[in-house]
Amino acid sequence: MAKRPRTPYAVLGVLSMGPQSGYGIKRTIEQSTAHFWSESYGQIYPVLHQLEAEGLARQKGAKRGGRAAKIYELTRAGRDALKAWLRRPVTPQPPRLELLLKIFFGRHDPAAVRAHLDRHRAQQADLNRRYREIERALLQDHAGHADLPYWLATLRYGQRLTSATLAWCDETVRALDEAPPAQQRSSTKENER
Amino acid sequence: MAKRPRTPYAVLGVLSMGPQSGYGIKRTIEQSTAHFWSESYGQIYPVLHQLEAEGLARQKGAKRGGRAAKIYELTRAGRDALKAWLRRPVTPQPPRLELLLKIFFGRHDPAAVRAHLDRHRAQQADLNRRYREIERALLQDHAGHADLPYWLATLRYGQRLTSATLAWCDETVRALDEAPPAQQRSSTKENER
DNA sequence: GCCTGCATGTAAACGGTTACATGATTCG
DNA sequence: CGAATCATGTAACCGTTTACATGCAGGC
Repeated sequence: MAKRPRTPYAVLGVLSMGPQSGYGIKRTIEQSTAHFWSESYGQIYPVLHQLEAEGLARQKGAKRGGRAAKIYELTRAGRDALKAWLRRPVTPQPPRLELLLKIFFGRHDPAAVRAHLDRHRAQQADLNRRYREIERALLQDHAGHADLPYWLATLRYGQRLTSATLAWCDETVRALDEAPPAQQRSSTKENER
Repeated sequence: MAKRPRTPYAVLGVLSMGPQSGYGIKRTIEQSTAHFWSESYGQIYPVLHQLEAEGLARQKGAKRGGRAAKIYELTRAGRDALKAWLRRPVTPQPPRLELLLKIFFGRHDPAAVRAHLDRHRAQQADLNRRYREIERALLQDHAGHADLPYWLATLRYGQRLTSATLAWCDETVRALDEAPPAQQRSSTKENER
């Protein structure tokens, strides 16, 4: 069971918001879904050709302003493919969180753990602030937009997660401060050497 | 700037808990870090050879019971490499969350969004329950273990995150129920056709 | 005799990022 | 004229997963 690519659907999705060039698709993704989805040109351009070959998108003409841009739009089949994907259940992918891996083995260097926690807290606080700004901008510029409730939902996800992470950082710093710092005997088997 | 592999450090880390075979390393990872880190045999065995070639791990002998197992242990250099990695700051990798991508484009099928939310909620509730069990087992079997505070920290991370996700699911279901369901005019440019 | 668990390993495919090559237009 | 921006595209590389091949030992 091979993992199948989701990039085509991301592209289809952006195209469903209106005709776009490959370059524009990249820009749109960067400006809207960046905190939970990103794509590179190395993916977008080949996928665009592939989508065209499959009849899911077609070239609509070119636009000027800088180099000539190929503008793509969804076909009927493309819209159907997007909707079919939208209904398909998501298979959860176990993440790989290097931070947690370092903390898991953190007993070898408690000071390093503390540094990771501090850095992570700062990063997440930053992210949280950025989310708040995005929220303000979204509410202001797109009030009444039919997509807004869905866009807001993804934003709230980020907010909930960063807030929880902040609380976790604080809790963990506290817990590790209180925990007996020196070496203790293992209550299980003695594996250390 | 190429992304450098972290698998060697995961292996080094497991080895720091005691000598292991490749098979055992896989089992250990599955039983302890599975919810934030996983490895496949296709990674572990080559990495073990590579680690040996670099002098970071060495074969300690073989064990019987089924097929003969090659037991590896850390060298002094291996322990140093692990500690150096432990201190290195984590570069945050933007995740790819298919769920959020589907919700972002969810206006095309509000019912599908609701289904995703329900499924996700159930999965996260399940995970949360599993975490609680793990916590009980950890507290019981490893009380006083020097690694325990760090292991618990990674567990709390999972608990905080699933709890936040649960709250987000509920909030989002509510918000989308209340939001005007029918099509509305866009307050920005009219991109729909 | 067969299944299960323990165990090692490799080849191929795959998704994805990075780096590079190229080129047109507009503006200071 | 040069820089920035808009724009398309590809080749190489990389980490990772999946599938497959192989084989020993113990218990039913």
